[in-house]
Amino acid sequence: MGNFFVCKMIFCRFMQEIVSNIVAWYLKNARDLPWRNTRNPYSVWLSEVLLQQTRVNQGLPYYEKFIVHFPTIHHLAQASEDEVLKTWQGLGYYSRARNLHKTARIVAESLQGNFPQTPEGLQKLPGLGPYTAAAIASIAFNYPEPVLDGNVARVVSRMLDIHEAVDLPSVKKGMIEWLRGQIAYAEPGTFNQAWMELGALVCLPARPLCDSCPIASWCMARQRGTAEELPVKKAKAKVRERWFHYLHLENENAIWLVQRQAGDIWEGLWEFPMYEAASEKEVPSDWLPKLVADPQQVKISLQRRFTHLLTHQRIHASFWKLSTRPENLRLQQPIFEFPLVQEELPALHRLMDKYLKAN
DNA sequence: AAATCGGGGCC
DNA sequence: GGCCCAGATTT
Repeated sequence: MGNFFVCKMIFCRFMQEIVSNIVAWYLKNARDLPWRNTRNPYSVWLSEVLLQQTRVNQGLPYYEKFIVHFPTIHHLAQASEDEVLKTWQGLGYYSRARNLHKTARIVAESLQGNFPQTPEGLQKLPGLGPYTAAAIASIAFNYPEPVLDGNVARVVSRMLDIHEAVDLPSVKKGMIEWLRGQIAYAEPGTFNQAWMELGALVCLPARPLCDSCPIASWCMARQRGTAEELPVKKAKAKVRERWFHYLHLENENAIWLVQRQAGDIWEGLWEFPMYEAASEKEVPSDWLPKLVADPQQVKISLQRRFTHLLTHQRIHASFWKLSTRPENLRLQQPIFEFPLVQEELPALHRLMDKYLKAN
C-alpha cells in the first residue's frame, strides 16, 4: 500500500494530460456499440447488467433481444419472471435476470419509471453494486463517479505498477480514490468508458499492445517490464465435482420437467427430474428405488453422458431414458408437463439444452 | 474475507 | 487446462 501512494503523488501533475490522451484515444477508437448511441437510463442499465462478468461480444445479441422483447422498462416490469429468464437463457449468472426483473418492477411501480440519479440511490436497487451504480450514474446522468471493473483494475495496476492483489478491498478503494482525483478532467461517462475500452482493446490481460497505448509513456509497469505479471490476484477456489442423474420421460405431446430451487446452480431454470449422487461410484441400482415406488415396473436405459464444465463445478451428467407410469415416481417436487415444442419450452439450462439438441 | 453464481473465448 | 470477462450477493 505504501508503494501505491508514492505512485499516486508522482502522477498527480500528469493527470490532466493522461486523461486528455485517453479520452482522445477513446473518441477515435471506441467500438460502435448500440448502447453507446443513447443516454437513456433504461438502455444504459440493461447493457451494464448484461455485461457484468460478460464479454461484449457475448452480451451483444442478448441486448438486441431484450430491446426488441422489452422496449421500455414498463414492458419489462409487466413481463413474468419466466419470460425474462427465458430471454436470458444461455447467458449465465441467472440471478442477474431475476434482479433485473425485480428492479424493473421497483422503478416502474414505485419510482414512476425514473431511475435514481446518484450512485447511492442506484446501489439500493437489486443487482446494482458499486460498479454498475457508478456506470449508470456517470453515463446516463453525468455524475462524476469512477468505475472500477476488471479492465480498469488491470490498466491502473499497470499504470502504477501495483503488485498487491487487486481484489483486495483496500487496493480497490485506493484505485477508485486515484481515479476520483482525475474524473473532473473529462465528461464522467466518457472518462469511465475510455478507461474500460483501453483495457478491452489495448491493455490486454496477455500481450498488451503497449506500442498502441496512448498513455504508455506514463506507465510504470511498462517502464519496469512488469506489465505481463499484472494484475496480481488472490488464489481461486477449487472445482467441485458433482454427479447428476437425469430421468428423461416423455410421450407424444408432453415432456416432464421440474424447476430448480434456490440455493444452488441454475436457480429457477427447468430440467428433467434428477437425482444427485454423492460420488461417481453410486450406481443406478442404488438410487432407482429412491425415485420410483416399484422398480419392477420401470424400463430404464442410459441414453447419454456429458461432462459439463462450469467455473467452480464439474458436472458429470447421465441421462437415463425412463419408461413407466408417472404415478410410479417418487419426486419431492411436483411434475409439470409442457408441450414438446422447442419454442414453448421454458428457460432450460445449458446442459439440458445440449442433451435435447443431441437427440 | 471467502464462497458462490455460468458460459464462452483465448492461449 | 487455466485465465478472464463492463460484478453482486450471501455467509
